[in-house]
Amino acid sequence: MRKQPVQQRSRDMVAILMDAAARVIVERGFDNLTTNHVAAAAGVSIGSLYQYFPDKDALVEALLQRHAAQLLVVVDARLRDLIDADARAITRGILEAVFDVVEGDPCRRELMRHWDRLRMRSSFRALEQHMTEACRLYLLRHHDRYRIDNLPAALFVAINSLHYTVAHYFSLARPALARAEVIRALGDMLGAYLEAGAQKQPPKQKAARRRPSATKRRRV
Amino acid sequence: MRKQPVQQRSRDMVAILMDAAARVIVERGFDNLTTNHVAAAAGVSIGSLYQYFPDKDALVEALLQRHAAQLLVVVDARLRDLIDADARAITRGILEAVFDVVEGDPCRRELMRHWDRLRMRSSFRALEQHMTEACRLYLLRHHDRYRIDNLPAALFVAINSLHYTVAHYFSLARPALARAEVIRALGDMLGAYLEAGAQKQPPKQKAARRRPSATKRRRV
DNA sequence: AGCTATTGCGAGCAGTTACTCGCATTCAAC
DNA sequence: GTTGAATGCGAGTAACTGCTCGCAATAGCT
Repeated sequence: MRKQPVQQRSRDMVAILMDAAARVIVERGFDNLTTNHVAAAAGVSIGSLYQYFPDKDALVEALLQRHAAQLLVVVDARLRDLIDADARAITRGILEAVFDVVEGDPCRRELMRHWDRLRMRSSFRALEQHMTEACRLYLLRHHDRYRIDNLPAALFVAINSLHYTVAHYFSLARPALARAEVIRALGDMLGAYLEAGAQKQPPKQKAARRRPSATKRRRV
Repeated sequence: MRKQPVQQRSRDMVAILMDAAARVIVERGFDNLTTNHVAAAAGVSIGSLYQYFPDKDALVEALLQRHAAQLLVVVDARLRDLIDADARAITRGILEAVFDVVEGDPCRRELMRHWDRLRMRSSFRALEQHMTEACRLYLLRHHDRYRIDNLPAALFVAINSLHYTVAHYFSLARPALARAEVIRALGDMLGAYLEAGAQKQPPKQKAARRRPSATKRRRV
């Protein structure tokens, strides 16, 4: 923010500009987001835009921060509810929440499509870091259930698989799969992966033979 | 190709231009690949470039096609060798091959980093389609070993998880993980996922009770 | 009303981009 | 050697980009 808005009209201006930016992203795509377009969409001069945002990046960052914050709140709430559920259930629960939030706003949808280009922005980095940390805490909390031999690698693979598969799903104009199918498959995959780690190294019990995970599944 | 090269020097020109394009991609990054840079790097006029490539996209497409073809050959060979291995082994084998090919050429590495932007190009679409099809055939061939209830969803999740996790790994300047760790984790994840499908529904045994949906699962 | 800081304006700049077109050079066939 | 086609050239164009700066309008205060 280049200048602190002190009067009401300038505070309105900031809101108008950010809303216009969101509209431009929806209508013309993130690739065609230009400051001139934003100013025009806002019915405002280009000079006014630069009065409150030092450059284009700052505008994008402000938008991102807003959306990341909303996503974080929802994901965190779901995470608390499901902190003791099994991996399959918690994955599904969080994905449901993410899909709800992202599908609720076409701008978020478009931003999600460009996850790879935005992930290095500070607000998205924070979001991703937060999610990775949450995932790590979940696994450590249930270290008796899931024995991961290489936690960093498992986290890397799991988080990236989730993020990008979902991001790519949103980028599809006419997806061949229903949202529920993707969520179910991702939940199954992560569940199987983490539980398999548990199988390979059962905690001090008699060695499980073929299907020990069935008895352990606790469903919320 | 705007004009068919009939003389030797024009055939050389095409090769020089493509090599120069690869060099520009390596030195300045895919984002800064411009036709002017390519012509300059080739020590050739910009007009000559447009004599053989109708536009910038055609040049990029030509490069992509070359690299995709090389990748395809290697992956296919590895696939044939491992067609009867288990999911974990075949995943690892193919990933090893992909890493070898991509790491062998910095240009391929840079292209891989921008997988998301290139995936919609025809040559990469063909590559991805081919891999998906290979994966489908593998699962159908071993349908007695792996019972996947929703094959399209499983393929979508598996392929995207692989592609993007690997692509993202390549985009890291200083990866915190060794290549072998990522390959191992991805192999474990896919192996566990596919084998879990088999476990949940052992062929012609007494039906499992939990999860009534198990009876509905069909779909090869 | 008068005054000052805040806010708003938009033509235009400097830089980049993909791409063109008229002309010069080279090749190959005769 | 002449000729016509193939090849090569690069200054230049048009469109777009992010962004500036001098000036006008307005708000809030006395």
